[in-house]
Amino acid sequence: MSTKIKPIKSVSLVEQVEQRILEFLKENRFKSGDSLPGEIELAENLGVSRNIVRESLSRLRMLGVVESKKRKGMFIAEPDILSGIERIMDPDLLGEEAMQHIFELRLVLEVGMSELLFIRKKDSDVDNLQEIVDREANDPLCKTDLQTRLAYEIEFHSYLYKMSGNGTLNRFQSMLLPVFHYMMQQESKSAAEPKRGSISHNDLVETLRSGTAYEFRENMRNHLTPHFSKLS
Amino acid sequence: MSTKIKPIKSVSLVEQVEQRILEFLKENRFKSGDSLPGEIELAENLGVSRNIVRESLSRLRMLGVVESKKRKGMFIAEPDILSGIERIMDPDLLGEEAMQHIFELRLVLEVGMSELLFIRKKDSDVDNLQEIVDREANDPLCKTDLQTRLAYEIEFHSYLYKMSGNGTLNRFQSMLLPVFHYMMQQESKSAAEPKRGSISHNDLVETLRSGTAYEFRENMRNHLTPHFSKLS
DNA sequence: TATTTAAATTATGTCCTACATATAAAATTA
DNA sequence: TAATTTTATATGTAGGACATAATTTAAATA
Repeated sequence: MSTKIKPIKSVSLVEQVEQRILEFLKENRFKSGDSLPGEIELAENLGVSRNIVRESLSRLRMLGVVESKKRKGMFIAEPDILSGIERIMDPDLLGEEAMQHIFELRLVLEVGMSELLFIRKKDSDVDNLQEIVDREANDPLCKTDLQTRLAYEIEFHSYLYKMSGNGTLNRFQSMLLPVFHYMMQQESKSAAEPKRGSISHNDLVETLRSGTAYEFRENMRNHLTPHFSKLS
Repeated sequence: MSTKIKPIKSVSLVEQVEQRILEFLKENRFKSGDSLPGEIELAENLGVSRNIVRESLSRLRMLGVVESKKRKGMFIAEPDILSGIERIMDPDLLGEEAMQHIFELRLVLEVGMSELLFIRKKDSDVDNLQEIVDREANDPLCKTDLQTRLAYEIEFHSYLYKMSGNGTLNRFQSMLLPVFHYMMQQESKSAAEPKRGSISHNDLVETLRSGTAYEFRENMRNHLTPHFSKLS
């Protein structure tokens, strides 16, 4: 018997319409603030029901491509590349592989970020980092409580992203946080004694203050060694 | 006169339902493959119309959180954190600031990626890279045609991501590509003569073959110098 | 006339009902 | 038992109706 006939298209109408609208926006060079045709007009022109158009627009709205006001209609808004990720970045939803990838991504980002930090760091930033480190050093709980230690770890590294001066990068990290947190807790469970790299947070601050981007990069790599050594 | 009364919430029903469903999935520890309640049942339980539920599910479907088969109903699918980004990663849709951020992200990734490369590189990978470089060196068009040069540039760097062994990272880069391409063309226009770092692709391959992750990192940083020097 | 108030307009937001379609499962037939 | 047809069911699509909010226009009032 011959092989199954090819299914022409099993793409839902909603997806098709979504693509067509996106194409329409690109082709016509729609700019932020421009207003779109109304839902009924779109539906008529596309030859589909208003329901389909609405579902498509709903997706585009979620991605931040369009916004809608009650009587004004819909208009273009600069899309937010992260708004989609935001909703699903959750250890309870992601699979093991995805989480592993994301964890690795963190390591890549923090080592690679050095250059941006040295281009954009301000003295006040370094001072604030120092404050975090001091607070960590003087907190007695830090020796006994894993959660406390994790909290400082995250606070410190989060601040680095903020210093990068790249808002997208910063937001990215803040939504990757739950995954980091989860993975680090897993690590802590498997290895009873939390391994630490030979480079401390304090060392990193010092490098940031009076070192070079090159030194900071290597120190950060060193600081993250325990995580890297888990990879295969 | 007193200040305006606070608006309780102007979040659309669709968004609320989307959140509630996501919460529902998390709370009940839904796992990949589990089947969801039907649309009508969800609508009844949530006290909203089926339309609203459908719009919400449509968004979740786009994010890869759920999939739907005709008679089977809907079931959980491991969410794809990148599927949202994919659709809107387009220079024609993004703003200047977002593109700048994404371009910086590329620099960060490629410098930070070194460690992964050395953990996962195979000899065949290095050979393939070498082949790309050789092809580039022997292509006469490379001296005259900007597009050709760009194509090789992208082919080379794209392969590095593939070598990282991190599928998420690799896909990420492939969808960031249009932005890279756009930005690099902009750079080429502004600076008539395309600046190049002192480290060539060939040097990078050599480092990859017989050097260390540390050396590769610094060489990559050097290779990207012309891009970094544009930052502020 | 100028200002305030009210009504009509208009697009999105929500709800409802009906039917199409695909397909897993049950019933039927060979 | 195995192949086939039927049936049941959940998603997919359509179209109409009304709600809601915000803008414009018209009316009313000072």
